[in-house]
Amino acid sequence: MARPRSEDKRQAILQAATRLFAEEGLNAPTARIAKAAGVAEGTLFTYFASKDELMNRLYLELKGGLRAEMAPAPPVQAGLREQLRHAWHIYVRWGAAHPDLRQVLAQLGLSDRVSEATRAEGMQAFCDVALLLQTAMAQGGLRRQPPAFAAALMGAMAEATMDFLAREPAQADSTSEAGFTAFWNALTQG
Amino acid sequence: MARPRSEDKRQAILQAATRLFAEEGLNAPTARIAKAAGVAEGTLFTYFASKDELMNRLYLELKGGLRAEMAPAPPVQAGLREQLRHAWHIYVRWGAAHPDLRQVLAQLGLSDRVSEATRAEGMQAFCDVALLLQTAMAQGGLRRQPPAFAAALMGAMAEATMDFLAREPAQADSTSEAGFTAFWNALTQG
Amino acid sequence: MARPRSEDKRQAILQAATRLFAEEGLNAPTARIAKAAGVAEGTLFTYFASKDELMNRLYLELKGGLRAEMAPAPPVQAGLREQLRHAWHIYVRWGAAHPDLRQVLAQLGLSDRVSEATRAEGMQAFCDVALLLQTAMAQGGLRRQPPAFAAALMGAMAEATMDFLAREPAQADSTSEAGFTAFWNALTQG
Amino acid sequence: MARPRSEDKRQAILQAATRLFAEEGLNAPTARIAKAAGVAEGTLFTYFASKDELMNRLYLELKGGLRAEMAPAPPVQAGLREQLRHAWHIYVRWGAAHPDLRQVLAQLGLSDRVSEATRAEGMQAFCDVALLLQTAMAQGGLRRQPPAFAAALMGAMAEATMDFLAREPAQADSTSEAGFTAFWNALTQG
DNA sequence: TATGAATGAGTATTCATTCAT
DNA sequence: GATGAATGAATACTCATTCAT
Repeated sequence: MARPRSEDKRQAILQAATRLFAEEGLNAPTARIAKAAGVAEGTLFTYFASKDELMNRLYLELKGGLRAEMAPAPPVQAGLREQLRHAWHIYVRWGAAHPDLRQVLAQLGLSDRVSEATRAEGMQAFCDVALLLQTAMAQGGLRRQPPAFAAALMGAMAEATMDFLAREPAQADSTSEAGFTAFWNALTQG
Repeated sequence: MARPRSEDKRQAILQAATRLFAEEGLNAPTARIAKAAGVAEGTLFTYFASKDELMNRLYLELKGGLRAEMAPAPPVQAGLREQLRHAWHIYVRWGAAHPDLRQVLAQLGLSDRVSEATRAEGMQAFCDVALLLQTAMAQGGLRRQPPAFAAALMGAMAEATMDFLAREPAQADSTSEAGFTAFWNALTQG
Repeated sequence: MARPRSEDKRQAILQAATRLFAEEGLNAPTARIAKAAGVAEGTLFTYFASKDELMNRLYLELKGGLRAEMAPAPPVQAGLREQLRHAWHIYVRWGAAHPDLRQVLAQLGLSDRVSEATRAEGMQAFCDVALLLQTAMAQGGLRRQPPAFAAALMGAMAEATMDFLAREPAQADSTSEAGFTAFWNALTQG
Repeated sequence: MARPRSEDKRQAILQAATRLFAEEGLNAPTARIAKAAGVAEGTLFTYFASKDELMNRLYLELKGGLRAEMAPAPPVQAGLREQLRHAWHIYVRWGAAHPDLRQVLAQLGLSDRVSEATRAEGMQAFCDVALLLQTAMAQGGLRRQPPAFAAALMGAMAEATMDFLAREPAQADSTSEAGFTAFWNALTQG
């Protein structure tokens, strides 16, 4: 029954793509990605029909990885603030721990080669966080804005925070905390 | 090469670059930029030594344009909040009015073809705003963070706000105001 | 490799090749041919050692199919003209009825991937017609030309006739007849 | 004013294409064509926007060359048969003298990469011959067929004749004459 | 200075064929 | 025998930059 398609190789290609996209940008040639993954040029295209598909899959893979980190949510009784704080710190720590993944995810997010559908699918994984945000913003100055606004602010502020973490890793925890406080205030203050 | 003759042509190239970068991304070919500017392919390179230089110059040009909009600052006696509010609204309105410029500026800001030096130079123009921010954050939860953190937050939050303005232009003013309130709270609340 | 197992599969591959060559030209990939035949990519190569061999076999298969149509020859006493007329109409009708086979046969006939040997073998099947031609041309203006010349003329004129049949199928019979008359005149007139 | 586009290079590319198409078929790579023409790979594309355009232009160029040979038509008073005979011999001799051009023209004529428009344009050059054919067929067995039928027959029969010329060049004149007689009989006999 | 033809390295993708399963 | 994953050479076309005019 012929060799089955190897999940190992698929992962190797995705990892190689991540590394090369981080190092050289999204223009990194598929030939080099394949080589870095230890497969032949043509093999890449048995796993991903085109470079675009590779990019879309990688986007989902990275989003999924981040999502997985968030899996062990805090006890529900922890209160709204605590739950959001938990999500924030995981997000920020993930970005600090994996600057390459973060960078590639950001690049992919901006590229028009990642489809609307892929973005939507990537978003879905975070609907529980979206729900928390919606509740939290209900009383503050943002109460008249669409829920997605809060999500956008959270993303933007967390990214800005990570940029600073990167520069001074020593004070990672306090910076992340400061960022969250700012975000919480933005979200909930009148 | 001495200063090129015609400032008009230089501007035409920069404008054509802006349009094409907006329409096709930073990969837009220099040949098409030149054509759109009404000059010959080779002429572009008498005004800008390379595509990279064109991109760096364009970055500064766009930042400068935004800066110019902010020029007529409000009376100093207006108070800190009012002055920042003024800057915020101008920034957000500029982005809403010129989505193409905003998009190109964002793309350039992320490209590694725009040098650190260029970025720094672009930042300088906004040192007065930076000063306001520094004062405003001195009392809030961000007081221990570097001043650039506040600037980064402002940029990130304003961009997120503009994204929403773009979707529902009817409520531009209230959305912008909500964004500013969120930002001010982030900046100044304990 | 001994004789491959399944004659069914061999035929399926030949038919799939015919269809795909007709639809996409001789560049149709073997992978797609295999898929259309309902076998695996590699299986194709257990039935035909290479794409070239597939093409050569298909050429003979198609020629053979045409030959088979001509099998029930008219009674010998029918006279020379009538016998040739019979062959002509069968040929032309076959082309009209199977435009895809005709097209593929023509493409293969022009391709240098079909060997001289294959062509010769394909020709042999029509030696009885060749004999008729030889007799018919013995008295006309072509009497000094090699017999193959008459065969070439017949093929060329019949093909041209079929092209016209294709455009106006309503008058198929009269067009075919006109073509034959022209051919007969070419062959036998002084 | 920069170097002007060089007609020499254009011709060199067309000739190189002719040679390589004759030697290797229409799949001959553009890179090799360029090299054979003595220009850089990319240069080919400043003269022809794509391989398809190169093929279409070459088709017209070859048709035009053949047409040019026919230019010095015989005196009109020569009579119908003589005029057609003149055209026939020029055509056949051209094919015999330039087997490569003939082969390439035939390949291009069959390729679907040569557009309908190009074919039509190529046909136009021969409208005077078409007129002769129309007159000649008016009385014979083909009188009810469309004029293009006669043209198709002429083309097909001339091509078949050239194939035989190629094999026995010694009797070129008599073979060509025999071919014409056959054609004339096909066209005009009842 | 302005022009645009010339260059050739660089890129995504295809495909006949092989071979491990 | 049958399968289909693996291979890597091959291909049309692009583009920043140079330089002859």
